[in-house]
Amino acid sequence: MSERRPPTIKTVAARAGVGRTTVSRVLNGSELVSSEARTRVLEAIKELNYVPNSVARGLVTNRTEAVALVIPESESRLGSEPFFAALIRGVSGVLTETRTQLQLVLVRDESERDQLTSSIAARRVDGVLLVSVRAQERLAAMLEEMGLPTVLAGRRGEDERLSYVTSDNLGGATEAVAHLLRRGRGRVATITGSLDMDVGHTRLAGWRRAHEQAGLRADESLVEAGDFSEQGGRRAMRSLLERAPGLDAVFAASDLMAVGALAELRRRGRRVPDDVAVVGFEDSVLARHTNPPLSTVRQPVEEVGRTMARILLSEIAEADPERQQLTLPTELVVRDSS
Amino acid sequence: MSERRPPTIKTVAARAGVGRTTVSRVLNGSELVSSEARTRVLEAIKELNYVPNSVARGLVTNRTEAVALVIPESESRLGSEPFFAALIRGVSGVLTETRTQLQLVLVRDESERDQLTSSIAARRVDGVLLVSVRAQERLAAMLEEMGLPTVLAGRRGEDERLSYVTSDNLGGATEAVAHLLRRGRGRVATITGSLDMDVGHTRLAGWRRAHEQAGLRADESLVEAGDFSEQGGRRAMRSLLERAPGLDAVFAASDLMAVGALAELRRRGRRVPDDVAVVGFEDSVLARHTNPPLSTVRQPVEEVGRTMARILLSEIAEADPERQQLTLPTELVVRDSS
DNA sequence: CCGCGCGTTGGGAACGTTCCCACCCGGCGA
DNA sequence: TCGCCGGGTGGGAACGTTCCCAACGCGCGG
Repeated sequence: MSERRPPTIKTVAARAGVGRTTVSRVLNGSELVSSEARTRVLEAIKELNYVPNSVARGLVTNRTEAVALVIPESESRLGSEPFFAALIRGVSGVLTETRTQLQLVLVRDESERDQLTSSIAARRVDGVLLVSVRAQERLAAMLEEMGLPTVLAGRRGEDERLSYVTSDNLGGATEAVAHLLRRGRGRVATITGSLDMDVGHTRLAGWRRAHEQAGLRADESLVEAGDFSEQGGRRAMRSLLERAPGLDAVFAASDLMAVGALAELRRRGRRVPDDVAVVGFEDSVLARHTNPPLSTVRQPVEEVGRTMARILLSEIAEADPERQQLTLPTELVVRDSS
Repeated sequence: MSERRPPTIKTVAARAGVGRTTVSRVLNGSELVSSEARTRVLEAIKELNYVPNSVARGLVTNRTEAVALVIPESESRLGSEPFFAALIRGVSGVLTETRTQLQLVLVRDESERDQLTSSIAARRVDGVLLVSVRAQERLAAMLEEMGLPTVLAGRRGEDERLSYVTSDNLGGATEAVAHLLRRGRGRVATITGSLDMDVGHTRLAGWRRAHEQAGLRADESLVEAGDFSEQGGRRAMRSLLERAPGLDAVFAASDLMAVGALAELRRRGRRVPDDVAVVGFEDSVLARHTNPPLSTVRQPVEEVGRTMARILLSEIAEADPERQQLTLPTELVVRDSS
């Protein structure tokens, strides 16, 4: 049994007694082929177990039928994995419907980012999904310049020009803080995310806006910068407690930071929610399993992924697509920590 | 500014005043080119910002420089996401070193599996990584038959013929149960994983072996089948408590099931670890955040991913590779639940 | 009865690369 | 001086597909 080469379109054509072109037409669903020829071709395809070589096809169509999902690994390492898992699930679901491949790219550092650049230039993908971009993301700028279809999860800033999908960070944060204020908490602190990311910024803006809407003056000394990590949450909680021992609630811009905050509060003997109420953001699996279970803002992560994929596909399909920028609603989930 | 086509090897050749072949030789690091020609070519490449079209290259080399990582979504939905995240991280790390692309494939059901089949037949990838295979996994059988390089995470059974990497499920489970027995627990129950998967089977075997090694007879009525899910763990715990109210320890074949078991124990007013000790398997993020923190068996998941990738790459590179089957060591992590 | 048009068909060229092979040229040994 | 050898080079073919265009046959109207 020697190494058999897989059948090509020529083999099929010969078998069906037609020309290459006719087979190609059948494959691509053209109308211009007699039903007789069509059935003969389909038979031959089945008999030979023929599958068109997508690489060869890609060469002439200049399409790869693949998109890249780029995730900075620094983020995924921070343990917000459930976020990425849900996002991937959403993206993947939509892509498989259209038989588009998903190329997953974890970038660890600058050198890998450059490599990605050349991989994109090598026409390996038809479009790019970019996650958790910082304000000055070189890659996004480059994609924009190249004119390669691109959709961001989140935006670089308020004046974003690329297409993006984000959850309602402003609304969600506002609701969370308003909820704390409504429950009679008078000194609501906040632990922010990285402030060089729009999410970080916007959730902080929500904290401010909730105060404003309640007719209160937000006390800026109750703001402590975090970095979305558990460790960062713990550290931030510590300095908040030192600086403002009288605080009676904390809004953390991520569940993970809330977990860190909970740990620190417990260490200091503050009871949650009796002494200090805590609300997170994301509704990751973690939130259900903390002690006490964490109140948090649920993001429609999977839906964000689905939407991103749909937008990207349409940008790839259309000649001159217009940018789409969507904000999906969040939902406050009240558990026992507030 | 009209739509500019990217430069091809011909453009570069013309610019450098050499033939296509010489450029190709420089690109592929051939020795047979004068240093003078080489520098001229490299200059031209830089000036034109040329990147070889990988699709065209793939057509003639019959290589795509990409591998697929196939994950059954039913599993990932079960919340063992951290597992997949770590695995992906490991795989990705090794792949980027060799500039190999990672194609992520989430299969939800049989139809998507068939689609995957044809995508593989369409020569889109050079090899496949397959995660959490059931005993009779059609896909694995198909890959084996096609002769496409394949590496499994875990094995289908003890007589696996494909290459695989797995963590030491037998050793880890044995150690966990031995630890419980050593602490004087006399009636150690176990909640198994899905028994149509080798992991499920083998961890149960570890439970038996620990008893054996301690010179005890394992009481088979203390075995309850689970399915790796939290819900399954809860249900299993319930029937165990009804059937054997005197049990004083539980070894769950996954952290998630352990979490379910903890919830059920709490509901019934059993104290952990005072009344009943609990040990899980996996050391996911969850384990650190349960109440009380969960003792568990740590798997070197990221290392499993790295190893899988390395084996796959070598199988792709070599003409007639021999199968590699590796078992990586686990480690018992004792926290407060035991 | 001829020509036109339309539905159908298939061959040639092109996509951008690699590989095979033939060629060129200079040096060196006979 | 001639032939041979070997390093360096480049053109042609091939990879498997799609698209363009020419051609075919048939029916129908003039």
